[in-house]
Amino acid sequence: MPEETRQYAEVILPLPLYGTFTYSIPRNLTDKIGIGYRIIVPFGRKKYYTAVVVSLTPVAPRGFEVKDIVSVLDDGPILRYPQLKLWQWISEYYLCATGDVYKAAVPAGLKIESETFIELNPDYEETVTERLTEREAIIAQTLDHNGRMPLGDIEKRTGLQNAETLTAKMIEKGIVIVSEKLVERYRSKKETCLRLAVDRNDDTAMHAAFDAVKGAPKQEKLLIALIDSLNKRSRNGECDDVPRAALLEATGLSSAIAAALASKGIIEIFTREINRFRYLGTDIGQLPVLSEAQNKALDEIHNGFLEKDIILLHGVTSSGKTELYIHLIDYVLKKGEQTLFLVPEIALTTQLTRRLQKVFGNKVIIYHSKFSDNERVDLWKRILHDSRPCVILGARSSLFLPFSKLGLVIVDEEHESSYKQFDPAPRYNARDCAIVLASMHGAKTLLGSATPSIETYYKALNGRYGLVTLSQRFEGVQLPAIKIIDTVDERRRQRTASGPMTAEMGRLSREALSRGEQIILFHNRRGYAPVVTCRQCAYVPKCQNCDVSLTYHKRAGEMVCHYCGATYKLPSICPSCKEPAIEVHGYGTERIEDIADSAFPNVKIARMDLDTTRNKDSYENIIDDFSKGKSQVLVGTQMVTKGLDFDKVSMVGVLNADTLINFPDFRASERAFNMLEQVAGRAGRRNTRGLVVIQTSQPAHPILSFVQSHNYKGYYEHELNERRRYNYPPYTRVINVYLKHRDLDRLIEAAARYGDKLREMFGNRVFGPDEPHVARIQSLYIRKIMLKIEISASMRKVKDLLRSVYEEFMTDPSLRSLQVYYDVDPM
DNA sequence: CCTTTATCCAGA
DNA sequence: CTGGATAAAGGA
Repeated sequence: MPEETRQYAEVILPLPLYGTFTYSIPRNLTDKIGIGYRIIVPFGRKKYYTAVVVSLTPVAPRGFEVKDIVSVLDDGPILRYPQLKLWQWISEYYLCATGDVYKAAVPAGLKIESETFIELNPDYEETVTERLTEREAIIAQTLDHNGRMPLGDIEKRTGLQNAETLTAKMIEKGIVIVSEKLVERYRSKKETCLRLAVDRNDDTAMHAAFDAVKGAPKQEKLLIALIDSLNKRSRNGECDDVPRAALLEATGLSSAIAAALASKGIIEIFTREINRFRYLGTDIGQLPVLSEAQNKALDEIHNGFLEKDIILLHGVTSSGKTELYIHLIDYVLKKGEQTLFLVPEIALTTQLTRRLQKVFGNKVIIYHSKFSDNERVDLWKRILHDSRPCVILGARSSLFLPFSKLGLVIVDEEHESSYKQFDPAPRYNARDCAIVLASMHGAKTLLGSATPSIETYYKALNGRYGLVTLSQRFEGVQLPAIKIIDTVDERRRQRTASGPMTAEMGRLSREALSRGEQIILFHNRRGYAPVVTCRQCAYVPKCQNCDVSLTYHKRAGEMVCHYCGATYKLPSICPSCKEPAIEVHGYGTERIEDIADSAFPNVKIARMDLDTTRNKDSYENIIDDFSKGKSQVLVGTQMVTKGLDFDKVSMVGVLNADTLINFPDFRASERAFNMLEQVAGRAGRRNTRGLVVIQTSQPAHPILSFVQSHNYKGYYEHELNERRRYNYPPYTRVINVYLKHRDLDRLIEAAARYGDKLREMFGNRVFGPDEPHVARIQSLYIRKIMLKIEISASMRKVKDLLRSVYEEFMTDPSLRSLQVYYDVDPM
């Protein structure tokens, strides 16, 4: 492209704004910029952001004043084809801004933002007429002490409330001055290395060097060690220097010795940026040996990929899907291509990492949100610059990594709802995006599940996807027996108020434990007690911002809103009737843990839920301890149900299946079936037949009988019928419209109008507006409108219409401060 | 009447 | 998302 034609750059900003923005390229930067580069641009009155260039154009835009690009951050694109195309697709399909996708896709460390700094104005002098107030003086003093500091830190440092507004005043008066400074949050990791300053092959120079260290035995020792290690490296074709720390440790010498050698001009000490990305091991092992059934399935997959790009692998739990994945990954690696291996939960990466590493060594790369920002940046760079074949194991966000030669995408547990992002936009389903990503790369997609989602199975049966079934359990492991306990009946018979665990479940647990086996207790509620109430007046404390009652967390000693995370003190007297009659009811995992602790003496209980897995390695620790037998009972939320393999678990208890079954939306049965089947998959490994004990007050619920007989097909037929009858996916596509407003009356009116407008276009495909289960979150009232669009309809047209409705409403001044967003294919 | 707080709007 | 502008609600 001739230089004079690239004068303007279209960019995406990391903000929830639709469309791209145009900046002019200063002459000195024209040959330093390109598509996929990060640049710093001013946006708004003060701020600077890291934008990504999507196109270059010679055409000057009109209608606004174009600003200049401040700087170019990269000397090469940080994205690879077709990443931008994928962002575009996601923003169109899920009806969100490309800026939202950009924000989710790129690690924060690669997005520098400006921060406001303030400092004392040296020219300001206090006059008699204008004296500093007491609080202003405090701020002035702090600034005097610390020099230039971030505006946000003032409040923390001085302890004054409203420090920000106070400083704003001081800016006006000219006491302090402001500046915007770019804050790079990414810190590269540096390593100090040593190399020879003389040529190793030059004998006379080497002799001179050894002469120089004569009489200094330690220096001589280090020099020899360095030369040794360099020789070893050059044989392996590695670089011609050695990390200082490693060499010093190996020789037991101090850095002063290295410094002495350097001052004699024999070696050089220098620092180099290194990648934080850690290689996890190098020993490469054998591929697992497949059973006859697995071999057959593998052949079917290979053959299937000749015709279809997407295959569903329906394999019952413990049928050895992972071994198949490993063979496929190996095949793809040998072709010199990359594999993306998606899992729904970070917890799953722990166990899979080890299995993959045993075979692929350092070709295994892990990526998920528990990695620090710096680590994520390093990993991004590694994948960007190193296109050697590898397998990337990660949660949904790893979809956005800069793959170069993607050959295969594996989506394990494809039915999992955690593949769908719900809260901040983009509200994407990583499973569906993975399929699109793969097709953009010309790669294949393998969806794996023991309980495929209705949509996926439907597509597989209709030939859209290939279907490979693995129905034989590995090494003849039997499917677990399912025992259903009717809690109502039990309670009647026991006559005493029993806890969350029926006597029967307690007995079976003790039996298993006494045989030296482990048990898992699954309960889908975290915290200690989900209900707090006053015995006198039935008062229930609620979150101030959400329409939600609070859950008592005993360990933290507070009540928590599970929607916004706000915490409150547990009142000792009722705020309503002033009686000391506050009680907690119901059971969460914390309380189950306590109950298990007293019910099973001399047994160690572990708990895995959101609250115990806040740190990066906490998953690993809990899972590790449990699989090593350091704990015998694992209490947990749905986290414990997903694909974890423990050899000694013989029994799984589901304390309350009612909460799974009675969810008021069209996916409730599907979720319940999946979850119970998954739970069942945890019980019973190689030699013992497992037992799953399910407590419920509705033992006759149809889902339970399908679970009891492990009848996926039966469940599928049953569920598909329901979906057909009520016009739900896979027969339609669901799009939810969420409307939020601070003012309830305004919201109701706006939602009604929005509904009417949609009905004009989509007629009886529109349902609502309705009040969602939680009708207010974070001080915003919420209404929901549901659209069910026939699968045959043109999605492009539908989305265009939805966009136009959105735009019309957003520009209507009578609907100001109404928030609207779409949730496409909700889970 | 001035100060604090809420709400709206544009941004290239 | 963020800052600046503007309007509306509190306060001496």
